[in-house]
Formats: sequence, structure tokens, C-alpha cells
Amino acid sequence: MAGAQGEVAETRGERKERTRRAILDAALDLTDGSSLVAISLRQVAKEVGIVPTAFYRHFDSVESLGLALVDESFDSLRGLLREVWLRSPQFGDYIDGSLPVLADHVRAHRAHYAFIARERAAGPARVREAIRHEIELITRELATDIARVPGSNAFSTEHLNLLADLIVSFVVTTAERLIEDPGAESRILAETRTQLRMLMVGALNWQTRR
Amino acid sequence: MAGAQGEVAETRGERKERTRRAILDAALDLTDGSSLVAISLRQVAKEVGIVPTAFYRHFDSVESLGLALVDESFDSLRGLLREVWLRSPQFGDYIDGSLPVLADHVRAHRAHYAFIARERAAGPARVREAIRHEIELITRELATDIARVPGSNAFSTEHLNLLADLIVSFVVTTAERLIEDPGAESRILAETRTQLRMLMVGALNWQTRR
DNA sequence: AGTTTGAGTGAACGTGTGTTCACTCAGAGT
DNA sequence: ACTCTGAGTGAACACACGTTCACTCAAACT
Repeated sequence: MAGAQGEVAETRGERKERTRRAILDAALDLTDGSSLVAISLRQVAKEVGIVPTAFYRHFDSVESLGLALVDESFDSLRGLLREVWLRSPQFGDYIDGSLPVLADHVRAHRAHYAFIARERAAGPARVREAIRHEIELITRELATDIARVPGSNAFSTEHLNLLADLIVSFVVTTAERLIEDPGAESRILAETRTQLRMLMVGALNWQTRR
Repeated sequence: MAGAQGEVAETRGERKERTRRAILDAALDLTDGSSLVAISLRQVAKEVGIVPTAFYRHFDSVESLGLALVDESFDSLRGLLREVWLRSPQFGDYIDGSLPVLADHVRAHRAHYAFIARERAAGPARVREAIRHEIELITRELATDIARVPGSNAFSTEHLNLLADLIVSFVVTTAERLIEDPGAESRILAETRTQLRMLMVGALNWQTRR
């Protein structure tokens, strides 16, 4: 395979990139319902349709494959955050505006979110560390975003960070639920909406108490 | 090994139970930083000091070993909940009373909590399902416990369940953090304390709005 | 004392594993 | 046109895997 086609015109770089993508996709597919630590280089190679040794032309271990998947998964996630932030400039309709966007993203990039959820807890040490780091960065970004919202200046920096952390944790949990039972999406969203409101009521009353 | 000792007096049942425990402990040990889906029956047997085939006298697969570990891990967790509930009859000091208990339990039963955290996301399908089910039961128990707290009767049943769910999710997240960085225990506890207060301020204001 | 039971043994099976090596042969650079 | 580069090949390695089977031999039961 991989070039056996009589198809014309494929540059060397294009060909390599195509195989690399195929490896990433195969890994996402194979780890679904399992984990990076449980799949083998040979399974991936077989799925892609290349010989095991060819794998090494692209990654030098399953772990480094995992790190590449972390990168592209968080590219997805940052796309989500950008979109959420664009369409909800108001603190008031923040929740109603954001939840459907989250649901859409999880549905569209299911494999990526499932990968993060799984490997965050059970991946190779380096991969877990990379994921933890990325989540930390995103939490900080969220904190500075919230700081720009009018009315949020009553929060101390410390409490702002804790609020952002609380929200991120909760979004991670919600994403996990959407992944594990996609059929219950509307119920999960309705429940999450109420819970986020409970949380926000706390945040709003908190700042007035400061 | 396993009976090679010149030690006297060990009944057949005791011997079997001792080996069974050794298998469970070995599995907890081997899955640490990895996952049930990534360990082999032979690794476990070697760790215990028995021949691979002897494993089948106790469990008929690694998956059923996993289900046994789910059972005993949640026995630990229920012990925690009982203790938390005993020493915090007041809604007010609920948080300050519970957090140190949680931290103690996580420290004392680290392997169990780490097991739940990992396999919840990445274990074999049956194991994930069992964990999800146990968490659901605990959430329901918490909801009925909260319902007995004076002043909580302003919550509708539905919102009571959502609050319980919110708390359980957050406790799971906190336990995960304590596991992944035990050295930061006091910082994590202080932060979690503030976040739980934010959440509780929301809950308290919520019920008065109903 | 004699028999039954069952936890643990050890050899064997077919298959999958990561990694090495020398190789092909088409696209890229001269 | 001629060489170089490097993605993909295929054989081979030493080892680990789950499962089967007939076995031992001490505790438990009669």
C-alpha cells in the first residue's frame, strides 16, 4: 500500500504527511476504549497498512506519538475556547452561549477529547504531564479572560485563578460525560446548565462579599 | 514460594485468601502509573511468586480481577463517606471537617483511589461501567444525606441531585489532584476549601431563590 | 487409616511484541 | 542524465503473551 496507487502527482512531503496523519488517526482509533499504554507499534502499523519498521520514520516511540496527539488535541480545544469567547461577550448569557458550542466541539472532535480524558489519567508519564501542563495554561488564559469581563474586578487575583480552575475542572467533567454517553447529550447539557448556574450564583455573590 | 515456609498452622482457606490478597496487591502495584488494560496475567503471577496458571484458581481473567478491585476500592470510599458524615452534622463546618478526612483517606488508601481515577477513564469496559455505577450510587446516597440536613428542604429533589452530583464530581477531581501530587497536599486543600465555599455560597443562595 | 479435593507446578502451543539490519526504488537536487 | 536521499520493505532476533494439559502433594473429609 502507500503509493501502490497509480494516482499521479504526489510530492515526497505530501506522501510523508499523509502517512503521518494515517498513523495519528490509527492511534486515536485503536486507543478508543483502551489506552496508549495498551497499544502496540505493530497494531498501529497494521492498521495504517505499513510495515512495523516504517513507523520509526515518523515517531521514535509510541510515547512520542502520544505527545503529538496531545498537541493536536489541544489545538482542537483552543479552537473551542476561541469560539466560546467570541460569541459570549456578556457574563450573563455566558453559560447558555457556551454549552452548545462545547457540545458541538465534543461531537466534532470526539476522538481528541476522549484521548485527553483517557490519557490524562492513564497515559504514559510524559503524556500525562504534557496534558496537565496544557490544562494549566488554559486555566490561566481563562482567568485573564474573566478578568477582562466588566464587574469581575471585585475578585482578587488568587480567587480569580481558583474560579477559573473550578470552571475548567467542571468543563472537563462535562466533556467526559458527553463522550461516555453521547445519546444523553440534551439531558447532560440541561443538568450542566443548572449546575453551572449554581456555581455562578456562588461566584457572583462571592465577589460582592469581598 | 507460597507455602515453602516451614511455618506451622495455616489452613487451606487462609492460604488461598493470602494468595488472593497478594494477587490484588500486586495488581494495584503494577497498574500504578499504567492501567489494567496494559498489564498481563504473567506479570501479576511473577510479582506474586506463583506460576501463571495458578492465577486462574482465583480469577478467570484480568478483567474479573479488576471488578474485585473496584469492589474493595469502593469499600474504602464508603468508609470515607461514613466518617465524613459522622463528624460533620452541621452544614456550616461541613467543608472544614470533611477536607482533612478526605486527605487522610486518600493518603491511607492511595492505591485504591488511584485505581478508581485511572480505570474510570481507561479501564476495560466492564470495569469502567462498574465504577460509573458505584459513583452513581454514592451520589444518590449523598443527595439523601443532604436532604436530612436542616434548611435543605428548600431544594427540589431534582436540584438536590444536581448539587450532590456537583459535589461528587468536585471531590473526585480533588482526589485525583491529591494523588498526582501528594507533596502539594496542604496547598491543594487550601485551594479546594475556597472553591468549595464558592460552590456552597451558590447553593445557599440558590435555595433562597427557589 | 484411606480417600478426595484443589492450590500450585511445569512443559508446551501458537501468536504478538520491540528493535536490528540490509534492501528497494521513486522523487529531489545537481 | 546521474547521483543522493529517505519512506517503506521483509527477514530475523530473543522474548512475553494467554491458555491447555497432565501432574503433585498436603490439607480436609470420611
